[in-house]
Amino acid sequence: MFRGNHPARVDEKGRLKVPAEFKRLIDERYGTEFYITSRDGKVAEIYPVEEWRRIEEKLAKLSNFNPSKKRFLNKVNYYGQMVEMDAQGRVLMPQILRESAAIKGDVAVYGNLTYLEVRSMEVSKQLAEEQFTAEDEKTLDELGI
Amino acid sequence: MFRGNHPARVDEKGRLKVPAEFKRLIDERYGTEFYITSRDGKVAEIYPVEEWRRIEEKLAKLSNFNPSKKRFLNKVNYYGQMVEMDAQGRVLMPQILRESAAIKGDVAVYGNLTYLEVRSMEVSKQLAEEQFTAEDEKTLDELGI
DNA sequence: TCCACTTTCTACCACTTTTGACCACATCCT
DNA sequence: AGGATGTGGTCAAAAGTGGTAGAAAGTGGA
Repeated sequence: MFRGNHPARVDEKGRLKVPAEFKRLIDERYGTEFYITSRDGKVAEIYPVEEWRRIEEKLAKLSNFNPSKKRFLNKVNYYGQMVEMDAQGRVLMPQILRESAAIKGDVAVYGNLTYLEVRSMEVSKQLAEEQFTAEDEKTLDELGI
Repeated sequence: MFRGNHPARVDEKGRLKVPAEFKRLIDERYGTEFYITSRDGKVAEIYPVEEWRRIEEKLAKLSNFNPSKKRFLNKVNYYGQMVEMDAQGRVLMPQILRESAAIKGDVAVYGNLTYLEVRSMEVSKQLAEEQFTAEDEKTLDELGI
């Protein structure tokens, strides 16, 4: 399971070095193929193909006429691309995502259990600074967290 | 169960020596892997992975679109990092937390039953000086504490 | 339609920097 | 005095970076 936040850099060529902490798990559990996409254009998501397939299987349960499925695919296919990780542990971030999510230079790579997220430093910090509402505290309290 | 408050030091390299009192329990009950994070950026929390997983399981009950869950994960993932304890009982505190929670030099390590907390001396003192509210007294009273 | 040329990609090599595992010593406490 | 605890420092291995050469893709002209 991927956890936590590790800094990384995207070089001139748009290659993201996957932090060693995450690379270790990838080497032992997954291959070198990834599907990189986004559901909002602000944050890039990197899925080991195996994990993305699970999502596809769930989607397959919905009709092709289902408007929610259509809209989801419209977004995800817009940003999405298959990529190969090289021997040094780098993946080429899709051009379109580098622009829309401002993925360049220093970035934060988040472990979201089954997949990775890439956020620009600004977005990362900004989202972390949002304060909990009374509602949030109630919800989390009820769960016993 | 971890209890009480033991002083410790964080060295130049950012390594925290886990007080022997807590180390003993860790050796007999847990492994060497920890998830270090924070829910407010002011106080570091050190969870044996096993304990952190319990929290993840509770969170799994909420939808991924739940705003409270999102805010919680944005914070917790922002500060979080997996770490290994070395043979001398030291863990490397995540850079981002050392800065935001002023974790360096002398610190206080609190045992919070299932996990440890690390506070700068100032924060430690400050939080202990806060007065109980009427609301607090009511809650505790109802529990019979 | 096919070939020649140009441009872009990508796989991989070689080097630099950082990390963390481990050794050895210092200090405390009984 | 001797075990347990805490501290500092080292150095080899791991992580990270930049660059290049050969392959593939793209382009245009005959």
